[in-house]
Amino acid sequence: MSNELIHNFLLGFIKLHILYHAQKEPIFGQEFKKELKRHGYDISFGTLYPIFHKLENKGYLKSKQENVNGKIRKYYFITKKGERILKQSKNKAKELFDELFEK
Amino acid sequence: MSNELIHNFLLGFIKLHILYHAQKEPIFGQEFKKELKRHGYDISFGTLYPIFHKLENKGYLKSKQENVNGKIRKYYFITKKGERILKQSKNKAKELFDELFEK
DNA sequence: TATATAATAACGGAAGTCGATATCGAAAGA
DNA sequence: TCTTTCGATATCGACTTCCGTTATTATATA
Repeated sequence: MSNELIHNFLLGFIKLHILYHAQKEPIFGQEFKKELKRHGYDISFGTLYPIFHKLENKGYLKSKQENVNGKIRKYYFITKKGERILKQSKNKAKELFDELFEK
Repeated sequence: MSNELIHNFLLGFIKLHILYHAQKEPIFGQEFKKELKRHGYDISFGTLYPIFHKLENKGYLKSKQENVNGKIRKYYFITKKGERILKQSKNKAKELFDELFEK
């Protein structure tokens, strides 16, 4: 669906996107993947889960298992450290990105 | 210098960034790398040159060798096809990106 | 206990990344 | 005209990332 440049962009951008969503509300794999797909972006579980794990290892996310309708879900929440790095990264990324639109 | 999230972002973003600059004026490897570094972003030649080649193979860039002060430089120019993909990609990327700032 | 389901986790080949090194082509000097 | 130098591009091997696919886990229901 998307072109290769956009897919590349998404892959680099995905960690910020995940932290952003985890800041708004707890997220979990299946739903997050679906949400991306609704917007036309497809990313595999083989890519997505290792990214969750890495963000958790770095201390940017924290997870909590929950039983939802008899199914186990692993919800991810953002941490204070995650909020800091997100804020800092957003601004740096914005500098680069805005150049494209010559703001 | 930059954190890992930003470096990831840059790697996904770099192709758009290259096309954007090549649209404004001809670019070449050494100078482009230096320009990034001035802004605090570091990327190796082993990454950069293959990206130029790939963008040229796809027909988004065209190159022309020039002798500048007795040294050979390979200048890259954007093509019509490159302009099209850049325009299209910019807008898609903007959708994703703006969400971070809730515009 | 068997089956279905929704979710996470792991595997392995392909592609990307990087630091380091090699190569290239023109000019300058002997 | 050989060789050195310099700015630049190209390539290499080790490592890491990406992703389609398959495996695993846990629970509900029959």
